Amino acid sequence: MRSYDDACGITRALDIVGERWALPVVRELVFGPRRYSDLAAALPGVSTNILGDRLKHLAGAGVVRKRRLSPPAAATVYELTPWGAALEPALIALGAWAAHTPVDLEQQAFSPASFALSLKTTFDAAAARDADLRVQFVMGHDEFDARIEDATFTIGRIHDSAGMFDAVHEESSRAAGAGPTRVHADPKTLAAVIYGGLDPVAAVRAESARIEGMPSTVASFVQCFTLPEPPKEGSS
Amino acid sequence: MRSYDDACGITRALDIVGERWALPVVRELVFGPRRYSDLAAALPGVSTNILGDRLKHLAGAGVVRKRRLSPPAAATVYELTPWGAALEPALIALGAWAAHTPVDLEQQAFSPASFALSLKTTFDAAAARDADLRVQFVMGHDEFDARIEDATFTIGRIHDSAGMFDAVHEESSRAAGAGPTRVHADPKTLAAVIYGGLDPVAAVRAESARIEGMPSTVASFVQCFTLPEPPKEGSS
DNA sequence: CGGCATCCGGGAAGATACTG
DNA sequence: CAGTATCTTCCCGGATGCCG
Repeated sequence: MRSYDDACGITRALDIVGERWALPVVRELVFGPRRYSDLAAALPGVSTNILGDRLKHLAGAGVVRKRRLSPPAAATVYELTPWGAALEPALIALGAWAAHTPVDLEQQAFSPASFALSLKTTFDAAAARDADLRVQFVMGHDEFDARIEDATFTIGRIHDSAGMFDAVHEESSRAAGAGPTRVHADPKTLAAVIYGGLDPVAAVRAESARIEGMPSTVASFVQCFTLPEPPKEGSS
Repeated sequence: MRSYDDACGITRALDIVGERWALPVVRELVFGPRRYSDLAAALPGVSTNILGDRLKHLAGAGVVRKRRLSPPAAATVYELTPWGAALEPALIALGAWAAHTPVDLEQQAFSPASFALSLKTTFDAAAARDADLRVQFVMGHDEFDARIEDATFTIGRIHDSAGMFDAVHEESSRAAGAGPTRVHADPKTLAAVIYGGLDPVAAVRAESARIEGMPSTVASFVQCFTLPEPPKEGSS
């Protein structure tokens, strides 16, 4: 294993998570355990051997942990250890730094976890000062619950294993007008709505999104996220 | 140039600074411009072609800028652009994350910039609540000025080009008892003092350090920096 | 089908030597 | 001092195959 052999904290961090695909894998695990095939699907560029290598190395370093779920759902999942989860501020900082670099949503990948993390990096507490909102995002099989409250933002994955009861429960709640507003769309469409100024109602008309609940809630939600200013090229 | 082809901010950041040695180079530039040979000396593990490649790529990406100094000091230096300087929070976050990983000061490199950055990541505002201190660190030709004031910490490189006047000025000030306390030692010794509990006075006796000014100031300074707790291996 | 291990080509990283 | 050129090594990436 190649090391920087440097006592600096940054290089020691890079010795562990500096290999190619290591941090993208961590990104996919930030919101909870994922199966091998989930990771492969969310990271279409990584080949299977590299994914296996990274998971093995990260597990050996104590960043990631492999866990076998109990019998009913006999799957093996990977999850962050507490120390691995502590990488989130570094991920946020890196994401915020690159916020203004060019994006090609047509050709590039964009996973649900990437979208959820991007909300964390672009949340504008000032713009959300008086907001009290709850929106759920449904991206294929990935569901996230986002809340804006007291000028703070939280988002988490909705646990869908054995979720039949929940689904029925939520469905009936919404029918009664009590459930959260839910937006069904793929991550790229959601990014276009939040960051590209795409009108959510227009996205619904184009059938690239579906909204259960109040579109006005979605519109208010969008206002709470702003991309940072690109740096002007003055002197250092 | 190899890309993750992912619209996520993290992967876009890694497309730019994810290559090997890119972030260590940025680390060395955080406190101001450095010459090619300065970088090579501070990063003993990097070979000259890689260093050249990285500087070229980082310059092309707008992270780093190459500048030729005016005639008297006819040197070419590399410096961070404003956008490159904005990487500092990410560096701090990474360094903080790796703070508890094992270190071998005997065999590993440790540059003056690494030491200065480590102070930024381990500053304990609570411990420094009532402190008002100024200490200068002299590590070979690298000099840093550190201040603790109003529970905030600042550190910067002391510009030594054409610094003869300053040197004389500061020397006479200290003779009058007005100059800041200065600690002469190499970065590893300073790390042992700050993080390893090495008594500064003992270091002076062992002739691995020299203190101009008040040793008690150094002792107070040390108290303002603490390593974070290692994470306990509980559940995620 | 999920979870890898294996094989191999291309390309980045590393060491060294050399030049303006 | 500030790099470039060359060569070697090893990691990455893609395809394929194995195995529960």
